[in-house]
Parts: sequence; structure tokens; C-alpha cells
Amino acid sequence: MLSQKGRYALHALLVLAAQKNGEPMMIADIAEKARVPRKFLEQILLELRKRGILRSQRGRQGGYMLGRSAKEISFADIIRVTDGPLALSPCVSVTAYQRCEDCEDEATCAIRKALLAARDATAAVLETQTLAGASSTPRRTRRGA
Amino acid sequence: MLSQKGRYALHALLVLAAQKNGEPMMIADIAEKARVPRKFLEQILLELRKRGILRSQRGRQGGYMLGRSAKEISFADIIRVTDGPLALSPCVSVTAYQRCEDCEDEATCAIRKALLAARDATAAVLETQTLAGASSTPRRTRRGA
DNA sequence: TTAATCTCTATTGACTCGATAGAGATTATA
DNA sequence: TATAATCTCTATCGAGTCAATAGAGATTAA
Repeated sequence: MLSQKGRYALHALLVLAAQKNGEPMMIADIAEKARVPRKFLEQILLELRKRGILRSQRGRQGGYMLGRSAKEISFADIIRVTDGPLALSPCVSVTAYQRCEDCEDEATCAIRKALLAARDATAAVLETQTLAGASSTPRRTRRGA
Repeated sequence: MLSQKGRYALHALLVLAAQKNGEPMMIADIAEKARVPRKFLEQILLELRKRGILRSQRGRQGGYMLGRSAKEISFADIIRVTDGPLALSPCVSVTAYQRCEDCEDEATCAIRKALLAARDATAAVLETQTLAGASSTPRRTRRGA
């Protein structure tokens, strides 16, 4: 399950993705449109910015905008920031790989095999789904698979 | 990420799946072979039993055995017991569905679409991988697909 | 100069996680 | 029938995480 933070982040980013090009949007506005507690959202946006998913402008007339084009921000990118690796075990994580301490042989570990297949399947989907594809589509009914 | 409980459960069940037919195995033995703290394992096995994945025999000569054939116990079954639904959001969970309180329309929610695709992909893999497929195969090369 | 913003860090309460403990119930067997 | 060997159940603990709130600091447009 995603954390609340993760859900908030997805909502906020979709709001930002729907914003007219480049225009920064204030935290307060994002909070209202995405229905996220404002102070909590501040922390989330800050983290997303540090990870390059958002850019910000400080001071008057400031606000947040996407750090790169919407089609280059995948759900996987976002979820990894808010909820950590997609993988079910560190030994199959691409972004946070870590060997299991007492694993005898990674190559033959049955658990690892299964979890690796699961990770690959999940990542394949979430890396394909981007803010561009998801944002309130200018397309017709996009009943995408 | 899986919880420690989930990892322990997988290890323990693989140990049980490798056991000669029907023979009950004592908690203490499973704990040793699976390298799991014994008292913690007790709780895990108890839960797996309540969910039908294991059967037990009490008293002397007692122990645990698989609740059904190894090929009918999938990784998904196990993980759902120890770590909850595979889905990233209740609104796309098959086993624990729950509507998002403030979701305007499930049919068009972009987030839901993405998370549903992710869930389906993950479930497809984890429901296919079973204890039979994973346990130290009596097959020849054990380099199983 | 000042008001409007984002930035950073701390704090709080509730909850979960991993683990340990121990008394209770059941059963094979001597 | 007595007993030892098992599983069963519930409570407890400390550490950590999660969701949320708070407030002082830094930056910038006007």
C-alpha cells in the first residue's frame, strides 16, 4: 500500500501537470486543489524538489513547477521518492540494492527469483505511466488498457 | 518492501514444502532450518494456519504441515497474509477493496488506472509463483526457469 | 522596506514492527 | 492415568515510522 504521503504526492503532481506551461503555482493553491493539508504538502513538495521532480521559485510570485516535462515523470519516479523502492526485497531493488545478509546464493534463491519477477512487472507498468499520460487528458476518452 | 514477517514466512514455508509428504514438522525445527526466531515464528505460523495455508497437529508428535498442496500455495497467498494486499491503493485491491472517500469518479481517476495496472501486473506474477515451483525442485538441474 | 513565498527542523501522538514471555490447551505414549 | 511434548493465545516492550502541526529562517518581487 502507498503511504498517505504517496497519495498526496500523486494528486499534487497531477494538479501541477495540468498547470499552464511553466507557471509556478503556490503551495497554498496546490494544497487546495489537491485536497492535501498544507503544511504536510510543504514537506512533500520539498522532498520532490530535492529529488529533481519539481523546481521552485522562492519569494513573492513564487511557487512550484515540474522539474522536467510531464511525460518524463513516471509514477515510479514519484512513488520511489515518497514510499521507497518498488521492490519487495532489497536484493531485487534496482534503486536500493542490498544483499541479504544470510543469503547463500542469490543466483539460486527461489524467493529472490519470484520477487525479482514481481519487481520487474511492477516497474514495467509504473515506469510507463507518466504524468503526461495521466493528467486530465486532452484526448478523447482514453480508455487506455 | 516486505516486512520481516513476510520474509520469515516465505522461508518457513519453503522449508515445509521441502518436507516429506504430510509429515508434520515441529516449530522448533522449522525455526532452525529457516533461521527465524522461534517465538516470532510461532505467531507467523499461527496466522498462516488461520488463513488455511497451514494445518497443525497439537500435542506430542505434533507440528505443522502445508494446508494444501504446494502447487496451490502461491507467493501472493503468503504475502497477503503477512503484509496485506498487493495493491498500492485500497481502491484497486481485489482482496481488500475500499472506495477512496473523496474520489470523484473511479472510472476516470488517473491514479487509479495506473495503480490498477500495477496491481494486475504484480498479482499476475505472484499468483503464478508457487511453493511447488520454488521449492528445491526434485527436477534435474534445479536451474528452473 | 515589506509582504509574500518557499525552506528547514523540531515536535507530537498514534500506530506498527520485531521480538520476547509465559500461562493455557491438547495429545501421544509410557 | 500421568506426564512430557507440543501447539495456542494474549500481553508486553522498545524502537521506529507515519501523519500532521508549528514556527522561525531565507529569499524575492514590488
